[in-house]
Amino acid sequence: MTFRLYDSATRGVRDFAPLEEGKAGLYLCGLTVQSEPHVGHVRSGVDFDVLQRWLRHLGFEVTFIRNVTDIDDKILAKAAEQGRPWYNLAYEMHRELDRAYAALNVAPPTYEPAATGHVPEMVELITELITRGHAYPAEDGSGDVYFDVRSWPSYGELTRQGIDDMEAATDVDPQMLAKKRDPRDFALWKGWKKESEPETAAWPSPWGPGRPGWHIECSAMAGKYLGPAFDIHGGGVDLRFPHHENEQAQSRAAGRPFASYWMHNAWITTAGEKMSKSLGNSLTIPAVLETYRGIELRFYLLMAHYRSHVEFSFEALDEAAVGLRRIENFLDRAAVTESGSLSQDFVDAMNDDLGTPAAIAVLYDAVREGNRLLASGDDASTQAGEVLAMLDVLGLHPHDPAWGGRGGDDVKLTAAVDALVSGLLEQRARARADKDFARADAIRDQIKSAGIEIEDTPSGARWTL
RNA sequence: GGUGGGUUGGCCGAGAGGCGAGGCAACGGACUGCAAAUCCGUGUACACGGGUUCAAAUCCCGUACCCACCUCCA
Repeated sequence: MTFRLYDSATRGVRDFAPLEEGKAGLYLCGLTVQSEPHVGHVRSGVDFDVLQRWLRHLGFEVTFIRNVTDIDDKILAKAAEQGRPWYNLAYEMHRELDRAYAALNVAPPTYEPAATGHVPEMVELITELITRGHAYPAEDGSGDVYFDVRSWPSYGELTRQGIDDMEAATDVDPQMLAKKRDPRDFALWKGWKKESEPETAAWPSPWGPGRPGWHIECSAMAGKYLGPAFDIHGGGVDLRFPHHENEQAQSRAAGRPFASYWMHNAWITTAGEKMSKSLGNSLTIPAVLETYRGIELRFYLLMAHYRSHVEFSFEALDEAAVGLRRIENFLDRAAVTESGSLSQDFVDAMNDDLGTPAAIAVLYDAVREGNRLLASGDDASTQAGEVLAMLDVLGLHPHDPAWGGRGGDDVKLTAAVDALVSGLLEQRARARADKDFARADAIRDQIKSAGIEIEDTPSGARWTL
């Protein structure tokens, strides 16, 4: 079976056929760096990371571009609120996002372009659109440039919407409406508003100083780094319209074929609500990582298929953490560090539109089989190697340096604790040999009160945090 | 109004015409001095009402409820 991917443009699973044999070009709409990233924000990053890893595993040479939107209305508004320069806010939040991705073992993309660094490319694209008659500068001298939706007959093709079926744009600002030929026309370029916007947020252009509209950056950057046509474009479902629809319209109207496949991940909600609206801070990545390890959060996210809506709950995250621990325990006991090969079932699951839940089921099967062998004193290195290989593809390899030691533990600290605990374990072993179980249990309780679990195995006691 | 998605056992979560994904929890058993860990066993779940079929959680029709997008949103 070859790799099959659900394409939201055609609303069906299709065999992945790259434009160029052996190569895959990916573009993911990254975040607008305006606040600390929360669990929902990070899902597209994790899902695309898995996609990227899987394509590499399949032998593709992957070029993965994930942008950062570092200038927009919200950033400007928030920075003004906080009384600091917008670029300072954007840069700080960008670093915060980098930390979040790193904590979840989301590998850096091939390149992470920022909107502000690509104004010339956007100006070039807008100029091309004006030349072709698909865009026009507003006549009021504001310096705004709009995409002419009516001039592009296939506008709406990505989301299967007819222009006239769309709800009338609720642009409350009648001034804004007056500038547009059609209410659905969207801004490619926003003229600088001297009275309310800092000069630092304006770049020179043929239409006067201003800043880019939201959609144009992705078209410009995807074009620059992946070429006029590329393989997969992704983002959250909410981006399908208007963002992706507009990206596609403006790119195609400029003569660029654009993406072959559209991949959209579903939402993560809390209490049935979008995360942005509810509990803005408790689900922020730094906050979650105070209680959970990054590997646990990542595992939790991958237990659901990327196209399935997830109702976030700490109970479910706890369950995932417990399940993951079982896998890690097996690996510890099998004492194997070499990755083996992937089973066909796992490969099939991943090839079927990145079926991570099915893939994880295969993984658990291997763990159970391995444990069974271990229990009967047999060698389980084949299973352990298989498990490691599977975890590796999912970005969950426990020994990955990304987790900082063993899944987040500190190596030196582990050694120190080991030295202390093993002394106590010796005393306990002696007590047990003397059948002084009261004393043996007292030692165990003492160790346990420090948060360390003891388990007796045929080869002696071992401890885990 | 338009477009798309959803409703699966105590919980999480796959599947998408026949053979009970998987995980967590629970209960029983094995192992253990007792535990822990591990293994074995135990569940007749697919919103509701019709229909198609030898066979439907999966297809069709209808109903209910939920959600997303159409405005900044991962």
